[in-house]
Amino acid sequence: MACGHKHAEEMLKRLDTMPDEVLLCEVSDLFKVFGDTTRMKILFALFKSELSVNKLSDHLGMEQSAISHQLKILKTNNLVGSRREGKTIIYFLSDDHVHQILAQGFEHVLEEH
Amino acid sequence: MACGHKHAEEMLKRLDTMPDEVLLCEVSDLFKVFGDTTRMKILFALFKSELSVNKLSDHLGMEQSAISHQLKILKTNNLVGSRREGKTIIYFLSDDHVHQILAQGFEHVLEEH
DNA sequence: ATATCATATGAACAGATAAACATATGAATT
DNA sequence: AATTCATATGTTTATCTGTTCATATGATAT
Repeated sequence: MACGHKHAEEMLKRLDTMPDEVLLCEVSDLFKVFGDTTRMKILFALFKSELSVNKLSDHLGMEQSAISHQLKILKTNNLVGSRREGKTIIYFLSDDHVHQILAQGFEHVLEEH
Repeated sequence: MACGHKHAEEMLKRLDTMPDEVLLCEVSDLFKVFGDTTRMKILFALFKSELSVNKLSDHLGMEQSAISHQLKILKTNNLVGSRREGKTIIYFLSDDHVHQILAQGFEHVLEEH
């Protein structure tokens, strides 16, 4: 199967009832996480390479606290992972879905000139 | 090209600078639109078939005004289109991106059990 | 032309959310 | 064991967002 989204797409097309309220909330909650400029900047920064909190903070010119708060949200939603390296914590994009979702949003916006 | 997102995905992979601030905002604004339960319900309802405002309102058990407000946001962001039919206005999903973005989000959530 | 019906819009309110500031945590190094 | 340094967390505040209520619009049908 060439495309990662094919499975869910087929599934959606066969839906004849509104999906479960809980599932709907989970999906919209996921998109909500992408719907903030700071988090989007973090994701784009991590797109290129994994980074520590401090480097993210420097890179985006924002308070370390603000970055940490947003990283927590990203991590809770499994969009980033982290590991310790010496005294610092390194964050990275967690899986291929993030790439695909970002790419899709990117493309939609670009097509509107 | 089999997959609609390939182009943007390749593009993302080649990025060596943070995208334009404006573009970042546009992308996160797009996801913000998906990040609300009511709008998600509307999109899922329209996924199956186009509907008038009243039918959407009945279907979701919400005030007509609330639905109209959200439809405006969806339309502004080119996620739905509309046409007049007699006295009513019919709304429908506007393009294939919506399907793909929804499918991607759906799939991400499903994979987390 | 007027009345009617569906939809859109404006304003007000309540709840959610992100940033800043201050402070706590906790692993690593000494 | 104590200290240090990076990161995390709690709290407050300002802003944003969605809903409701009331009303406006505007095309259709009489």
